[in-house]
This record gives sequence, structure tokens and C-alpha cells, in this order.
Amino acid sequence: MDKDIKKPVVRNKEKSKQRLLAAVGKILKAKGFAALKVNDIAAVAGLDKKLIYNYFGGTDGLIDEYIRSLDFWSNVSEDDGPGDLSDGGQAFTRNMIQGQYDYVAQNKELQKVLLWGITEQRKSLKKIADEREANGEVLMANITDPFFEEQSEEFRAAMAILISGAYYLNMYTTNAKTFCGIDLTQPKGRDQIKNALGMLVDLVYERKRKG
Amino acid sequence: MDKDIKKPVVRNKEKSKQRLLAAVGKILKAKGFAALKVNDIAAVAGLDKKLIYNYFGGTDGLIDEYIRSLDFWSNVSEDDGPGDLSDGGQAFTRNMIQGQYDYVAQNKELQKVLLWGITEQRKSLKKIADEREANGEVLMANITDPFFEEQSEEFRAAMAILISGAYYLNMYTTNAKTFCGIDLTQPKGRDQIKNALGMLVDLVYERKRKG
DNA sequence: AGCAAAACTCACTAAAAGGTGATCTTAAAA
DNA sequence: TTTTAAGATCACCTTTTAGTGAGTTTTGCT
Repeated sequence: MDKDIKKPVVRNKEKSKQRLLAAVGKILKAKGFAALKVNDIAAVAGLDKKLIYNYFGGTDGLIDEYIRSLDFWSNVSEDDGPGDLSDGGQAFTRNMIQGQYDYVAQNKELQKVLLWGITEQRKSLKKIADEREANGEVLMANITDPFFEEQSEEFRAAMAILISGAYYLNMYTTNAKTFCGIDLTQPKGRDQIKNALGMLVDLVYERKRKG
Repeated sequence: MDKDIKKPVVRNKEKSKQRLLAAVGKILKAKGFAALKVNDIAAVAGLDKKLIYNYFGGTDGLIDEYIRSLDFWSNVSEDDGPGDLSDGGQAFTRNMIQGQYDYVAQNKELQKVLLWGITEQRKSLKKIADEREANGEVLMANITDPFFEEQSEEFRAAMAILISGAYYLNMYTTNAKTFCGIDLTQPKGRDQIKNALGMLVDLVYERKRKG
């Protein structure tokens, strides 16, 4: 026999777990981590909250598993695989930073997680930060450190500032418009930031070349 | 028995309002804005929560009044009154940015308010951001714009990035240690960031001079 | 002192949020 | 088909947090 026509209710543990995890992402994107309450998560998933306790041991377990499922950085090192590095990674670095600025802008989930990470102490969030560190470490150790030599720590500090700035300006835009008189909600303003990011990278590279 | 065991319970509306406002600050610094609950605020102030409703109309009113009472930026434009500006404000800008980095690091309250501002939509928080904008506008319009001329928007974008970076790195340090391999909890790492901030400012100025 | 008003506390209700034992439902094994 | 155990829901309880009516204490005035 084939399938019964009625029964839209599928009973499947894995599916249900996925629905709960998806509900966490949905709420996070829409309302932020402060809105992640058991009752609401269950309601959004269309399931009973008891399942959150059965399958994840509680909201914390569910949230941790959700965070563990995220993978924001894996693409960074592979996506734009370093092409021509004869410039010491200058073009690569410039593209990477400008790309991050756009990527964060477009990825609400990442914005919330970044914000979450500086707001709350949580092992699984720490792990995400560590992963990003490890990811960046590979790039810097292999590409930029060799170029900057004794200035490599100065370069890293500059990168820390630029990346942080890109993060903050994107988060800032959620509730406000202008920063230093630049309208971050407009394409023009955003382009100005991107150009400035590129300019600052270039200046640091030029500085090294000119000694 | 000792007579001064009795509590000198002074009934004074103004004093009580100040105690409630102070309690908000205390909790904010210690636990962040998410911990600002009526019951806790009243407990920390050592007063009944009813007074929060009587004097401020509720927690929101109290918090708004607290935020309005803050004044992080007034000193910026006056404290280090621009001295020698023959360099187009280069030394002033460098000191200002490095000073901000230290100021935010040492001012937990400001850190929490900055975080709050990018987390939650709230009129009184918006006002603080606007005040900072207005403050910066004066400095840039009078000091740096005239120097950078047609490049003034590029300069402003660069400043936005540097200041944002200084903010983010300080907030980041609350829950994490390293960023781009730099240990932000150590004096050495913090100095590297400060030096990089100064270097980036200098590079942008040099770029303008060299055309 | 006596009194009224202001300052303040207390005890309570309500609502939101977290958590769980008992029970129903269904897929699939026997 | 019957059985049964996993999947899911329900009803109910606890804890936390917000909010308030009514009463108590202190202050200032006469």
C-alpha cells in the first residue's frame, strides 16, 4: 500500500530536533538572544516545550547545540583562496576585510551572535570566537606575518582594529543611522566605509614597503 | 545598649531618588542592563520598589532618567582643548582616539551603555549616541575637515572605523582574551592596539600631505 | 503636644516564565 | 491485527518578576 492521505503530523525525533533548532535561529534573527524563552521557542517550532527538555535537557542545551551548528568562518579561508600573494597578501587582505563588512551586514544571525558573544559568557559562544581566531591565525601566520616580518604584530593590531570596526559599525546600524557623520544605512555611506577599510589596509602595506 | 545601632533612616525624596538612580548604575556596571529588574534595583537601593513607581512611573522611567543623567562626552571637546592645530589636528586626533580607547576600557558603565545602545532601541540611548555625534561633528567640522578638504569624508570614514574598533575591542575583552592573536587583557597587547590606532591616524594624515 | 501630609513599607495579586508527571498517539515490530 | 515503546501533548505546579491598595512611620507645621 502507498501512503495515507491524511496525517500532516509527522512524528520524527530528528525532524523535531531540527525544528526546535530552526526556531532558535528564527527568534535570534528576529528578536535577539534575549527573546530565547522556552515557551516561545516551542511555540515557534509548533511543538511542545517538553521536547526541549527531552531532547536537549533544557533551553541551555538547545541553544548550545544551535550555536555549535553555526559555521560562519569555514568559508573564509577557502572561499577566496589566496590567489596571487606576490603583494604580501595585500589584495587578499583588502578583499577579505571589505568582504567581511558586507558579509556581516547581510547576515543578521552573525550580527546577533557577535553581539551575544560580547554580552554573555557562554562556552559555546567562546568556541565560535576561538574558531575565528584559529582561522585568522592560519591566514596571518602563513601570508601576512612573513611579509611584515618584525612589523607583523603592528599589522595584526591594525587588523584587529579594522575587523572590530567593521563588526561594530554593522551592529550599530541596527538601532542608529550615522557615525562620524556618515549615514551607515545608505549605500553611499557604506561604500565610504568599505573604501576607508581598503585604504587603511593599503596604507599599512605601503608603510612596510617604504620602511 | 548602644544608641547608634539605630539606623539613621532619613526620609528624603530627593535622596531616595538618587539612591535608586545609583542602584541602576551599580547593577548596570556589575551585571549589565539585562539585570535591571524592579525588585533588584529596589533591593540594591535599600528601598521599597513602590517608590520606583511613585517617583519615576516605573522601571522604564527610572532607567531613562538614569541614562539622561549620564554625561560621557562633555569632557571630550573641552578636556583636551585643541592646542596646537598647525598639524591639521593630527596630534589632537591621535591623542583623542588613544584616549578614548583607555577611557572606555576603564569605564565599565560606558562599555555597558555602548553595548546597550547597539542591542536595544531606546530613545534615551539614542540621545546619548546623538550627543556623541554632535560632539564629534564640532571637532571634525572645525579642525579636521578644513585640513582634509576634499578628502574629509574619507577621513571621517577612517575615524568611524578606528573609534568603532576601539569600542568593540574593549567590549570584546569582557568575555574573551585574544583578537587577531593579540592578548587584549595584557598591557602589552593593549599598547599594541594603542600604537596601531596612532599609526593609522598618522598614515591617514601623511596620505593627505603627500597628495 | 497634635495633626496633616509626605515618605515609605508591607502584603498581596497578577502575569510571565520555567519545569515535569501523567497521558494520549502513532509507527512499526511481532 | 495487536502490542508497545517512542514521539508528542496536556494539565498542572513552581519560581520569578511586575505592579498596587492599604496601612505605617516620619517630618514639618501650628
